[in-house]
Amino acid sequence: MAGRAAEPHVIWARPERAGRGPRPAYTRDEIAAAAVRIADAEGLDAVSMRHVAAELGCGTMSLYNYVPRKEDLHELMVDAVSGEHELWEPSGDWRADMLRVAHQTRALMHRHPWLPRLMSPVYGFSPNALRYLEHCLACLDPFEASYGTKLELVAMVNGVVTTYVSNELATTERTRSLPWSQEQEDAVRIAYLGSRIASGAYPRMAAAFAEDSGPIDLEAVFRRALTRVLDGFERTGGSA
Amino acid sequence: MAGRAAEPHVIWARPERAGRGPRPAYTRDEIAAAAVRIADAEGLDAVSMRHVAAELGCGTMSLYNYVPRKEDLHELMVDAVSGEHELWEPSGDWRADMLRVAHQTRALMHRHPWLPRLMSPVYGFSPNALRYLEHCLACLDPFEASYGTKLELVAMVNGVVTTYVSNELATTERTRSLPWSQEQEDAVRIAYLGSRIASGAYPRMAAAFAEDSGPIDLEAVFRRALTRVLDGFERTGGSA
DNA sequence: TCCTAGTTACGTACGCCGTACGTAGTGCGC
DNA sequence: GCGCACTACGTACGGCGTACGTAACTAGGA
Repeated sequence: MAGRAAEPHVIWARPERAGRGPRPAYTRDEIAAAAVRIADAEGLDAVSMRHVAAELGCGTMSLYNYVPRKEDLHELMVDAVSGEHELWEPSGDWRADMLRVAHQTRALMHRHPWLPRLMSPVYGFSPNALRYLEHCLACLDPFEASYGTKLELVAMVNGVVTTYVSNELATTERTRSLPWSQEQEDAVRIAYLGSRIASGAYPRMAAAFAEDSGPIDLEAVFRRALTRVLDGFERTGGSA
Repeated sequence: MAGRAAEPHVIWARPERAGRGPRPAYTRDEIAAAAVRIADAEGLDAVSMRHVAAELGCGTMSLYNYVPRKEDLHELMVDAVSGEHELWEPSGDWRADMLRVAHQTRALMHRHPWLPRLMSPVYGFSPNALRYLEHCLACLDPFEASYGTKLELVAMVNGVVTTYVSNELATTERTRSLPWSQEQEDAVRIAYLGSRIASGAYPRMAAAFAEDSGPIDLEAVFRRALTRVLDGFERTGGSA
């Protein structure tokens, strides 16, 4: 029996091929791709060991030869889609590069709506995450600051992207596990909110809703948030 | 059978007492408190319908008279701890007030480490969330900007707090579901990271780790992040 | 005042889940 | 060519959310 579990491990430190027995039928990439396919199509909750095994065409328990725990499967998934990041030659304008990074990550998360839920610093050192991080640091070469500050900047940008995309996707993704439609859900919640606001107990909320500047442009909100964050770093500059 | 499920609803729009039958044995507050107690002590994953019912001292299915779906239980939990926010008379200095709000929320999340995982804009309109939001807007009265911008500011501050506390708690909370200790987990991951960096493939990461400015002060990192975000808003000011 | 309809309480059961364990077959390193 | 570490995978256990059915109860309308 291999490192079936029960003792600490990182999936990346496990060799894919163990030399001794019959050659494994699947690669880690194939397994990750199968899981990603399911998550994209049916949501993260549909990614069960049984389901992924079926997608691969093998018995459920065979999966455990490749992935000691379900969490490791999640780690494979995050790394797999992290590989979709396009890395370019830094332009010399770190602000522009960081904006480009952020927009790319946002697009990635829209392509894989389950990704925000799996975002964790714990997964931040997978192979593709390291490539991505190194690329961000390269983009920040022109930014005069310590590496500590640069890492804080990268963390902040990633955090803002994750937060905003989570919010953008919240109702849609939530509806997946509900027996009614998103429109119904939204309608009910907005009706309740309206009734609370009409109670007069929240005058500023009422004023905010009275402003009513038409439909919200989520991408514009996102862009403004990013701009402000980068402004905050530019002001502090290399200090701290 | 009551609105047992199957059609859209908001838990807050359901009357607690339905007039007709025997008087309910528990209040919503009692149920939320029981769930919160379990989550605090054993983690969010331990909050199952069976477990909460047992904590209350009733049969599992009786819970469904109060809470049509498990998700509604989560909503009750978030609202319950949101009630722990201390609201004060705005000081007139919106930056100071927002910092205070942020530090208080951070403390709240440290007290209830499962909270970041349940943070969702969908839950943002529960009774206590509305009180909190109204208070934030009151603190922002001296901030010259549209309510749209103010709401963006509140969202940003909340987002940053959630992100940073999530990161602070990540390894600790993760260990809860693992059969080994956090120290072992950390050691294994750091060893792997070290080996990757030693490979020379990530020169800037290597340089970043070489800086090694001693143990990280998480609270200081948090404070810096907040300061930068507020700076970003102060610069833009009322524009946009 | 009594009837009844809608409520509460809750046991049982179904179909999922992660995964421990045991067994059989396979092919590399010695 | 032998043995052993590996792969493959069926079975089974304990837990989950929750649909459904039944019995007890009580407030409203007659």
